[in-house]
Amino acid sequence: MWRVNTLGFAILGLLARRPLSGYRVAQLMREPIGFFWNAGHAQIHGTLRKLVEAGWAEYRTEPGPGPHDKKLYSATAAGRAALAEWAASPLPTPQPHDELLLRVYNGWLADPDTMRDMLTAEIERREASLAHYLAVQAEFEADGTPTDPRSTRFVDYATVLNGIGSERNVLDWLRWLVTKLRG
Amino acid sequence: MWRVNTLGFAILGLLARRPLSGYRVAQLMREPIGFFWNAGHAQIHGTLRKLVEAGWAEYRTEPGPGPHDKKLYSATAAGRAALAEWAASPLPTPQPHDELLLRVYNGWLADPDTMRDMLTAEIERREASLAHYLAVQAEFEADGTPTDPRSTRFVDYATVLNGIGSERNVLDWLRWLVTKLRG
DNA sequence: CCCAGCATGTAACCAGTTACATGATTGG
DNA sequence: CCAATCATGTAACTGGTTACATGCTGGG
Repeated sequence: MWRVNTLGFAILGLLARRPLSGYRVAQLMREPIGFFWNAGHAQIHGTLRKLVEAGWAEYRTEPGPGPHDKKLYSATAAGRAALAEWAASPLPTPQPHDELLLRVYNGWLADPDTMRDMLTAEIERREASLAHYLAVQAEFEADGTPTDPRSTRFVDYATVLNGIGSERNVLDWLRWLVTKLRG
Repeated sequence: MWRVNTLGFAILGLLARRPLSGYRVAQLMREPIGFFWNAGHAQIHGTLRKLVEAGWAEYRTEPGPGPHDKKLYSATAAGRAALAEWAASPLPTPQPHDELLLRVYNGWLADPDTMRDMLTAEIERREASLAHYLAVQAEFEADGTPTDPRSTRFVDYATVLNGIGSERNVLDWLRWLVTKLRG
């Protein structure tokens, strides 16, 4: 039988909240959880099929639109139990792939002006992303700061706070770097 | 001809500093640059072969030990030029894969005590990593804080500062999360 | 004598990306 | 009428991991 991988759990985590079509899963993989996990629709459809085979998800068919039937997936009780266990199990040692740091590591060879332009563009990208997270945080807090760690509201809020912290942190570092590049 | 991928540039970045065997490249992919890029030896040997085919690296053969000759790789002038250009070129939008955040996102389903244990273990791992970065930083600053952005010392120092900042940032967040889980 | 470190390579597999293929509905 | 959105799927490929395979040297 198939060994469920991290993407399987990422998808199952969405299905555990509400039933979704594969198309909607792909959308959510861009917008809310895409900030920390990410996949294309081709990979998602295959993984959904495997989740059903494993008995962790099920679907009911609805007609159209288009040449294929729409499939509304949801997590089974077994799927939820497996997800709950996985969420709290020990983390494997991460295998980082940070292209920004790799660029900086090799930046001693590059033209400082071009390098500074690249970093400035990155600062702008991340400022926009920070502004977005701050808006989401404000929305949460307007409805009362979440406190119950067993609610989806709380974990959503926690991931937003993480985003705010890490964007602020890289922004500080990038701004420091840019000043060093200006001689 | 082969389109050089990010791993190719990661390896080339090591070869641009000093000639290395494939084995040594694999070692460095664990210890210093493994903190932001990472690959196994099987992938490295194949990529080295492709870099040579592309004219961006070359090697001279030295005997043994073992059944194969040792190959000492170094970056060619063309390789260095390509690397310098790549380092300052615009970054593609990153596709994050952060398993810690995925665990937290699904943590509302899990037992808070088990969840807290997992996060505590993560705090310990990252405290050790932070202590290591701080020791490296102290060593750098003992020899005089690097300032020239066109030196390898400066870029090495910059990546260490990034490590310190991001570890401190997640540690703050993890400690906040753990207190919320203690209700 | 055994183990750790040095050293390179292949094969099979799993994960992820890109391109191709199809087609209804809704709003401008 | 056209474009965007909803909707699912396959095929070919590239990237990355795990397991297998070999064998020397030096230290305990």
